[in-house]
Amino acid sequence: MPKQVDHDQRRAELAQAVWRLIRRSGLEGVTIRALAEESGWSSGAVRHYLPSRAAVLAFAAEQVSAQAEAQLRQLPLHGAPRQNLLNFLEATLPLSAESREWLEVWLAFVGASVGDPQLAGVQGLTYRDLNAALGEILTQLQAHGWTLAGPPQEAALDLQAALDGLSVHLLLGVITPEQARAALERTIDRLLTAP
Amino acid sequence: MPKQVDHDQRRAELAQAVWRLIRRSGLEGVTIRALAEESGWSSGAVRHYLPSRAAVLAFAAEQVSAQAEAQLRQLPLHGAPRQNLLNFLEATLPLSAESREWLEVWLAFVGASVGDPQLAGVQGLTYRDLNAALGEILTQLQAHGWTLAGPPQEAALDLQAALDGLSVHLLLGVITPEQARAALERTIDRLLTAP
DNA sequence: CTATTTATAGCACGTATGTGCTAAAACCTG
DNA sequence: CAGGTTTTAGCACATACGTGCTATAAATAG
Repeated sequence: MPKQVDHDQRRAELAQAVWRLIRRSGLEGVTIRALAEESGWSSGAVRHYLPSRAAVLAFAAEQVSAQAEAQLRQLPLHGAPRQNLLNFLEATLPLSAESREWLEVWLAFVGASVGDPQLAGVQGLTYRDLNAALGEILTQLQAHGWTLAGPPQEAALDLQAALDGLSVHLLLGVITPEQARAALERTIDRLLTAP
Repeated sequence: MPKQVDHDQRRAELAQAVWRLIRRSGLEGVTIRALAEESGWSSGAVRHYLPSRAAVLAFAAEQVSAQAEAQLRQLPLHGAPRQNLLNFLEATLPLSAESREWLEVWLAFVGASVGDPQLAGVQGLTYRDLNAALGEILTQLQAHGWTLAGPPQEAALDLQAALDGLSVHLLLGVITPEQARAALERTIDRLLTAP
């Protein structure tokens, strides 16, 4: 038998190239040929692992969620509860050049969800995952004696709106990372009070 | 001399067709030919007023800002200060089918701002306009005896983040208009206290 | 009525895209 | 070394796009 390639790993490698294309020239810049050139493979090889443009975009979008999940999973949770929450929230914002990389891709896909219910559904799943995680953290905070202004679900919804709004504004370049960090601190301080 | 057509009015009519295209099939669905069919004109006639695809998209994006401004200008300002603020904020959210129409287009353009600095600049202008208006309203509220948690500029930044986050979540269909309205009320109540 | 200018229609060319398909190359198993 | 299977390269076709261009229609001023 011939060379055995890990398809998923190859696909992930290709997804990185797709991200670069999206960040450079938007979703419209993602074509099989452009992906072939960007990744260094021939178009035939690319299509061996991602057989259509739709598959390319679907996988690249999937990898965004995976990246977000990985980002959050590697967070250190051994700190003061408020600091843990802050770390969690900051991990979802494009505050550094590295986090900008995948959040720019996220925003491109959110924009493309207009008129594409399937893509909107994928984004919805990511939203709900993060929402559940946030609700859990806030409930734990409550258990540690902190006071929330309302039920954790409501606080999670409000926080998530502030988060995604700040993400959009950061990505558009209309606020600075420092402004975003300060806004985040103000928002959580208005939302919860120490025991 | 021949028939005299109001170019700007014709362009606005075409922009409406562009919006329908965007909402139906995203920015990628906007082509000269599709616009010709959607508007009922020939491609030659379309190109007489909007000579390139870039011009089509630029004008359609411009019209979004114009729509937002018109929406805000026609607001009744004769009410309790808090209600005025609430009306203003709700006017920027996709809470009804009508406001969804242009906010879906807004989101599509925001997504396309990734890798298109010029488009990002236009979105930035819209942000700053709304930010200035918000700051003014909050300052007036302060003058009427209300207490803000901090300087109006900070409050405006925080509010705008919540606003755009709620917009995104509404457009993605992950929260309902009722949830958005309730979140908005909670957010402003945390931000300012009555005299 | 006629001349002139604007508006409209649509063809044509070059280019790019998605994708089906074929064939060569690479490689492991026996 | 031989056989068979996966991987890679890239050609070819139909389609669609942006845009330049020309010809026709429409309408007003003189």
